[in-house]
Amino acid sequence: MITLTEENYIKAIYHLGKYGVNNVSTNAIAKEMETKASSVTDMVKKLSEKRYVDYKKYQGVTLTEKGKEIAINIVRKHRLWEVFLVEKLNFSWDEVHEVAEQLEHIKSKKLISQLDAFLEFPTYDPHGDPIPDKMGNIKKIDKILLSEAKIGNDCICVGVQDSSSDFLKYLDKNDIALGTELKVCHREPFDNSITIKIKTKELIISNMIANNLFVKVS
Amino acid sequence: MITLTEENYIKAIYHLGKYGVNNVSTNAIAKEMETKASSVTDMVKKLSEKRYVDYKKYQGVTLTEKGKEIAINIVRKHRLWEVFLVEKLNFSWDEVHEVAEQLEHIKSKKLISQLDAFLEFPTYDPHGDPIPDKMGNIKKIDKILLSEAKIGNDCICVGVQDSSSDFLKYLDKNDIALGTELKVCHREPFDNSITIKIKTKELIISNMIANNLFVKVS
DNA sequence: AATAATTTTTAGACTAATCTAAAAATTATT
DNA sequence: AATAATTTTTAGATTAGTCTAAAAATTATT
Ligand SMILES: [Mn+2]
Ligand SMILES: [Mn+2]
Ligand SMILES: [Mn+2]
Ligand SMILES: [Mn+2]
Repeated sequence: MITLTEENYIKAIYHLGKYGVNNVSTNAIAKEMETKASSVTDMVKKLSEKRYVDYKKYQGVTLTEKGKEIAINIVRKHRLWEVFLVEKLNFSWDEVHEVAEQLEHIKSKKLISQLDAFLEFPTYDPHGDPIPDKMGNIKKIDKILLSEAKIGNDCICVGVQDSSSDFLKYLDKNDIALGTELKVCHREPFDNSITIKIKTKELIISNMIANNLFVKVS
Repeated sequence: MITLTEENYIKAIYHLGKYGVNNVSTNAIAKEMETKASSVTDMVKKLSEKRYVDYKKYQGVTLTEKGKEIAINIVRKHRLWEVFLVEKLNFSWDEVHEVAEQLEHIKSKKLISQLDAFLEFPTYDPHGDPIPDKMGNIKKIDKILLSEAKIGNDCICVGVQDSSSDFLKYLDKNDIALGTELKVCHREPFDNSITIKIKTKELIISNMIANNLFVKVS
C-alpha cells in the first residue's frame, strides 16, 4: 500500500524532473514539499526500497517506471477533479487547486473512469495543462511563454505557468482567459515589459507576467 | 485541526449513540472501528481533551455539541457523495459506500455547498438515509422494519438497515428497490419468514431480510 | 591542491496512531 | 458478600513522518 505522503513525494519528484532534470536533488524536493532536507532523505530511502525511485546517496533520485506511472495517475486525477470543480460546481480557476490536492488521493479506479466519462473526456484542465489519458499518455502542445513571442505576433492564450491565486486573479481582472486572443505590440528594452492588444484595448504587462503565460502563435 | 482518524472515531461514536445510547462503551467503539480497546482508550482521551466528547474513566463517552456537529457534517458529506456517485457517475447503490468513506473527509465548505446545489438539494441518500442540511437538521420519517409490518399491510420500501453489498445485491436480484410497493401476505410462525407480493409476483423472504428493510405502511 | 561553502546524510528526539500483555475496575454469578 | 468473568485502562513497544543539530560528502573558490 502507498501512503498519501508517499504519493505527494512521488508527485513532487515527477514535477521537478519533468523538464529534463533526471536527478532530482534532496533540497529541491524539500523546497517543493515545504519540509526539511533530512525528512526528504528518510522518505527517499523508503521510496527507493519500495522501488518507486532510483536513489544513490548524494546523487539525488529519479522515478522508476512504477513511480512514473503513479505520478501520472495522480496528475490525471488532480486535473480531472479541477475540470469537475470548474465545469460542474462553478468554482473559478483560482479556487480549484487546493481542493484538487485532496481529491487526487481518493482511491477508486471506477470513480476516475466514470468522472472522466461524465466530463466527456477532457484533454486540458482549467489552467491549460494536459490531462493524461487512462494509459498515461500525455498530449503535448507547442506553447511558448508570452515573453518569448515576437513583436507583431498574433497569439492565443493556452495556459499558465504559475497557477497561484494572485496571478490568476490578475488575469481575470484584465480579461485574460484561456482562449483569449492577443497581439504583441511593443517590448520595452529597459524592463522587458510588453504592450499587448486584446481586441481594441491596449495593456502593458510586466516581464514577470509574460513569463507565466503560455500562448500559441497563430 | 482535526485528523482523519479523529473524524472516524467521532462518526463511530455518533452512529453508536444514535439510538438512545448515551454512554458509548470502549468495546463498542473498538468493534465499530475494527481496532483494539486500548487504542480506543487512548483516542477517547484525546477527543476528550479536545472537547469533542465527555468522558469519565470506565463510564464510556458521549459526544459534546461540538462533537455532534462534526459528526453530522461528516454524515452529510458522506451521503451527498453517495448521491453524486449514483446519480451522476452511474454507480450502483452497493458500490458507493467505500468511496464515500474516503470522500467524506475532503475539507472544503464550498465544495459541499456547491455539490449540494448541483445535486438539487437531495434529502435522502441511495439507501434511504436522510441527508442533514447545512444547519445540521435531519428530517425524520416514520419508517418501520418490514419484519414489524402486519399481514395485509400495503407497504413502500424506503430504506435499508444494513447496506452491505451482499444485502443490496439480493434486493437488486429480487427487483426490490427504494420506492417499490409490496403487500405483506403471510407470516410463517416457524421461522418468521414472510410472503410478500410485488405487483403480481409472490416472494418468500427470510426474517433476516425483513429485519433489514425499512418500509412505510401506506 | 587546499580551503570554504553548500548540500546531504546521520543521530537522536518527538507526535499520532496503533499493538500486546498485564493491572485495575466494574459487573455478573454464586 | 465473596468470587468469577468481563471490560477498561495502563505500561511499554512499534511504525510513519517529522524535526534539530551535528557529521560527512560534494562542489565552488581561491
Ligand atoms: Mn492544480
Ligand atoms: Mn491545474
Ligand atoms: Mn454509506
Ligand atoms: Mn448511505
